[in-house]
Amino acid sequence: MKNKSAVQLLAALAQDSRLTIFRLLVQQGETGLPVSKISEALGGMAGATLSFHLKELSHAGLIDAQQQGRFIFYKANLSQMKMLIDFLTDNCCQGQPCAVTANKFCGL
Amino acid sequence: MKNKSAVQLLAALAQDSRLTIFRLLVQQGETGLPVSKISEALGGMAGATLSFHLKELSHAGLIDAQQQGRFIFYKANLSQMKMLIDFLTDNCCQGQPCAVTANKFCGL
DNA sequence: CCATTATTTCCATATTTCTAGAAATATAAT
DNA sequence: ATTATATTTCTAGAAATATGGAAATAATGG
Repeated sequence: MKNKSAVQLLAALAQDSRLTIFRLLVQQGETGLPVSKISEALGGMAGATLSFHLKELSHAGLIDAQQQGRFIFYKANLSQMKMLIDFLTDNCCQGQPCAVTANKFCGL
Repeated sequence: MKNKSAVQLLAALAQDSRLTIFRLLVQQGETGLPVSKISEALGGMAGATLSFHLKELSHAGLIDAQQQGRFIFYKANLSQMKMLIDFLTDNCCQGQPCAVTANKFCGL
């Protein structure tokens, strides 16, 4: 992953509503949720605003859309998230075990 | 970790120079680097700009400063990064193993 | 104390992002 | 076909962020 791509992913997540949406979908698993359900979970924000945020997430590749009847289901793209995490923790502490996180952290 | 805090961390990282700085420091380990060295690594950006970005990262708690003689050393705060990652992957796929990432991903 | 080096704050400008109303598009039900 | 539901695009104003020059602050050495 390149720095520029990672910035795009981070920017997509660095907004209150979008982060909430993304985590909701991460927890939701493969099926995902239709826009209307996401809207509910977000306290009924204006449709235009929600659509804008979904587009941002989707354009960054963090979520995927799938038409299903009259609804569009969105689900999290976990491999993108994994790539981002790997990028952030890449060669952490030059590979030495980190003081802070013992075994779990380095070499995620 | 709360949504708002996570957004602050993500926003701090969602910028080209800052992401580069942070990853540099993650790789650098406990000692960290003085501003002058970071400046070099960033291709000699304007001091004011670098200082601005360091302040953003530092204010978000992603890096820590320590005076050392005439220099100020900055180092990455790994526990903050870990909390962010945990927050993102929290209850991923309702705890079921993810199709995409086999064993490594869920329950980081 | 004065000069030098290291880093930050102040400021103005340029750019990007967020929000939601109104209109447009797509799918399905009758 | 017509109507209702679901979602997106267009638009523009308000708010937040990025950049760098110039001046200010902090620490050290002579």
